Amino acid sequence: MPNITMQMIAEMTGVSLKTVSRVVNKEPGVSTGTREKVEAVIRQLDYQPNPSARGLASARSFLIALLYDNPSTAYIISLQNGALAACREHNYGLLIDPCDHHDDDLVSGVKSLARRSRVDGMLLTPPLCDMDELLDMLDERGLKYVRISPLEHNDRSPFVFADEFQAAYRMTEYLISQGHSRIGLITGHPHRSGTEMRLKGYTRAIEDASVELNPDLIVPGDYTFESGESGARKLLRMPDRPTAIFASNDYMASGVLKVAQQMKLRVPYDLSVSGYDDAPLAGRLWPRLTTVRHPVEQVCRKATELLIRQLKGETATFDPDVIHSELVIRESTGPLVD
Amino acid sequence: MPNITMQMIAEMTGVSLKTVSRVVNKEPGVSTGTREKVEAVIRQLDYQPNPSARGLASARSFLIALLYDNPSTAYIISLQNGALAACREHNYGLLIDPCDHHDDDLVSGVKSLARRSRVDGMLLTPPLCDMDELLDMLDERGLKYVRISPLEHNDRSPFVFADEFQAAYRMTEYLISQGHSRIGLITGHPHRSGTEMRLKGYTRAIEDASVELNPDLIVPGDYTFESGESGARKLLRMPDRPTAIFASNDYMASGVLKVAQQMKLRVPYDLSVSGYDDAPLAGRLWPRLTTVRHPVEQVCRKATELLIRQLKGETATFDPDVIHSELVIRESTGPLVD
DNA sequence: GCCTTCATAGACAGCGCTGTCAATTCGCTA
DNA sequence: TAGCGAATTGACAGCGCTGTCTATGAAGGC
Repeated sequence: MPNITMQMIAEMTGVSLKTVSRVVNKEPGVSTGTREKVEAVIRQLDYQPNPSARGLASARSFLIALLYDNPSTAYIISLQNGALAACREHNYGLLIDPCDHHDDDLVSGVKSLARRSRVDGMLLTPPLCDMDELLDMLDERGLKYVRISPLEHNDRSPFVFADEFQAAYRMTEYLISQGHSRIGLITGHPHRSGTEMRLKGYTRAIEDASVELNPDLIVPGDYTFESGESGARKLLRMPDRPTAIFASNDYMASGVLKVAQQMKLRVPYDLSVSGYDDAPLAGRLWPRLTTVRHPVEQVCRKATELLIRQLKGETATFDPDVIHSELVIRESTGPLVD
Repeated sequence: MPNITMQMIAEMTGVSLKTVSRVVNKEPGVSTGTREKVEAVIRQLDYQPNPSARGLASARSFLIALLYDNPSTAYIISLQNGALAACREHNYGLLIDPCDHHDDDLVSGVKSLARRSRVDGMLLTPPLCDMDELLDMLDERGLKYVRISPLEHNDRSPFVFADEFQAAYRMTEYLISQGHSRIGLITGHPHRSGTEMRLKGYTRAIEDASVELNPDLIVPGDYTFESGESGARKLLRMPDRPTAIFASNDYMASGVLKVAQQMKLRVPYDLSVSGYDDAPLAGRLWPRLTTVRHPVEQVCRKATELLIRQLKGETATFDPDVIHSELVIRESTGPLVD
């Protein structure tokens, strides 16, 4: 069984090769009658165009690359699923590429990937999306890319992000509504996107509620379990210890839970704990974590759609889509009891 | 800056296009002198062959697909990393494809993926690697594939797996060496590979140690956190409860930990708990889990290498590589205390 | 010294599609 | 009814590479 080619479709339909090509690519300039006739034969034979031939003739690969450098497997999988959903819809292939942003050869490595695989565009995730040298190289090579949750929301190139400020604001607001006024915050890694927005959401909510903003209640973390532990120790050893701790991600929150357990504090009676991200872990801990569902998948999907739209030459709507997050209230938080 | 082509290399070197092609593809029949001359120019210009043109001319895509259907993100990432390592080395591209093995259209979905993307081969992971209809379709289409940890170690097609029997045997042996004789086992999902090997490793170790094999101590699980919980409850409510529980994976083990905590059992003093897989979670729980480091990444890497070797027409060594696992002893297990 | 043999190199014809541009047809208008 | 622009359609030349087959030259046998 030889593979089906456009030529075969053309012969069967009685039109030219080029017309079939037009139908397949949904190009304008084909009459409705012809289009339907061709489409019928295509469906009947289940014809699929040959990507190599398409790529060779059109100097495109219909491939995009997803670059990431992140220790969280759940985060990566969410990214991938979002990108894949968009790719499938638009018939693009997705190449994944784990990087190491500490690697001195990162830029040349990505460059070589681009040259080897001939991808049409790239999706850059944190922290790669904030590396200027990398962006410079891509610009220079004329490679299209979309940044996901970059630190700087500048207009150097399109990007997509989630409303982490608002989400952190609402989480803090919720804790306040539960009667808490001494709310500790363990911040995220200083150079990661999100960290600042989450911090700002917290401080703004505190201020808006006219609760006293005590800087001692804000302790630094770096998104690791261990930093959650040490942050919790610092906070819980304070003479006037907080009654709630908002950790900037779920790993740190689970570190808080561990320390609380060791200190015989009952969660949520003695201490409310909330996280951020809604990592799979969050629902498996005991008690289950109150957290923010970070819509990573949707963000990446939007980003991919934006990239593909650009590749197709459609006017890039330079309106950075903001994706909304959702509070997930579980058993690790509760009302203040005296 | 136009792209560099073989033609350009040929002109610069003063040889024919075909000779450059031979050098690039490491084909024989080129004298050392010519080869070096061509290679020098290739390096100098940093020439990269055009995959589309290669693919079109040779009717290959140099792409392989990794199919998976598994809820564990850490597992998937390990698979991907293993496959990527091998792909990078051999200059293949990797397309990932999450599937749903409950989907009635799975086979046609994969078929359509194969036709659309023109991948040269596929990597099948559990449980997809055990779906006969899927294998039938691939055989029919002449698509090469390698199975990863299949249930049946038959010779229908190449496969790679880890020595889970031996690993479970050694874990059980270790628990016995710590003085435990009433060792509960929570088994894995009945239709998953590994489950049976882990069970057999346990029973054989018990028998070999001349400990009485009590069938009541073997309770069914399905690799979920919840099944770990219910399994633990069943075991720990027995009048003569086990002093150690070996859960067939880390999620279930963490369920056991939760129940132990709720029942005020101190781990490992009152109860030793061990898991399997060495999932990231295992090192983050408290106490940290004793477990088996399941070499998923190496297994997938081997599988990918095997697949690529087949695609290159090298005689497929039909020697299913067995990858060895390692015990990771942490704080969740300890000697029996009276 | 002539012919065979092998190792090396090149010529050439596509692979299946798209971009360009020319040809044809159609629907109207005057 | 001829004439004109717009809408359709098709012819053709590659895209950059590989497979096949042929040409060349050197080495070796008689």
